[in-house]
Amino acid sequence: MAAKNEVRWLNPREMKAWRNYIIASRRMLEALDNDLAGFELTMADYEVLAQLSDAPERKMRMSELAEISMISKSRLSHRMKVMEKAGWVRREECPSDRRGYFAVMTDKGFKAIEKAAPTHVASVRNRFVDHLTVKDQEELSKIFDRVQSQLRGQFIEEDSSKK
Amino acid sequence: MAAKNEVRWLNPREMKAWRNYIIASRRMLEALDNDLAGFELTMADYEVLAQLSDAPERKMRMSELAEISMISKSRLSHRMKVMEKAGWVRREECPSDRRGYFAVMTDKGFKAIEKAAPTHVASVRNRFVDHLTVKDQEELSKIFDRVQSQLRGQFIEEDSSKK
DNA sequence: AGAAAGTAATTCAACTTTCAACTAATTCAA
DNA sequence: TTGAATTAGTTGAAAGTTGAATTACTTTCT
Repeated sequence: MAAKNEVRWLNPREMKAWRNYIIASRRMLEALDNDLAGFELTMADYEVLAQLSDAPERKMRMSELAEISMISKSRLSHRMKVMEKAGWVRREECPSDRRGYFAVMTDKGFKAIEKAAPTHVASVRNRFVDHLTVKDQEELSKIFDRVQSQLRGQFIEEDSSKK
Repeated sequence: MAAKNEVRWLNPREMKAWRNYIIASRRMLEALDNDLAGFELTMADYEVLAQLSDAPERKMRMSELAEISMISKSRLSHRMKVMEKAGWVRREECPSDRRGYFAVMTDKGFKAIEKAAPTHVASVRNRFVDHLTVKDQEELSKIFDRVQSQLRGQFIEEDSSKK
């Protein structure tokens, strides 16, 4: 069948939404990273420490920490080495599964993130949240809920009708 | 003065908007990169090539290309070396300013991006744009316009009232 | 004109991230 | 119960990124 595999290019409105979103996002993330730089932290490291500080006993299995921080296990391993050197975390063997380790936040690590948190929150407000009305907030939540939930499904190129 | 420099933590609604946005965005970008991987392209390289293909004569000064692609000059230099090896671009001296170079897209490069573009657009629709109503699109454009325009101003930690 | 300042682009060194391979422990299944 | 498959986590090398230093021009100023 001659199924038309025409490309549905973005119309101007769609293009504007997409590019405004993508460009502003990148610039904002950059700004947030800059705002954190004074604490020797990147957003990724901040996220790891924040997750860890929320865990019971500020302690979490490596895999789980990697998972909820949305970084690879390998990357977490490497970062942990750095943060361990900084004295922010340490590793602890898991008694019930001897392959496993806990990432444990030290007091020094907790103090470090406690110190960075107010600035970071202020920065998130400044750069983003405070520009949103309540309605915007609700709308964004809905939109990105939708985006995320549809993300699981693998995308498969639609033009299997070549020729 | 004892100006209370209390931290305005995010309330649950704000937190939800922020995290939904940031998490869905990261996952979506990851998916978009995966969708491009079959063409040996990352989003960043795609952006560079797309910008170049839109330029008059598919040719642009290095600095300008770096600027509009939102990557550093240094990074562009490195990527250009890789893309040059792939035969997608070449460098050309600028006759009027002998410090300068043009990045020029080759026919092969043009074909490469022409081939990737339909999939990429489909992917952007699939992962994002098609989940937005027209109203969503307009709302997003407005929000991120606002976000971006307020970004220029340097963020300065608000608690200069220490002691 | 000639020195100083500025600009375009690349390179270097340090650092980060990814990818694939690896070790070691655990689970599963016959 | 043993051995195949899976899982937890690390490692090392390669690739990518960054920012400062460098090179080679151009502009500006006097």
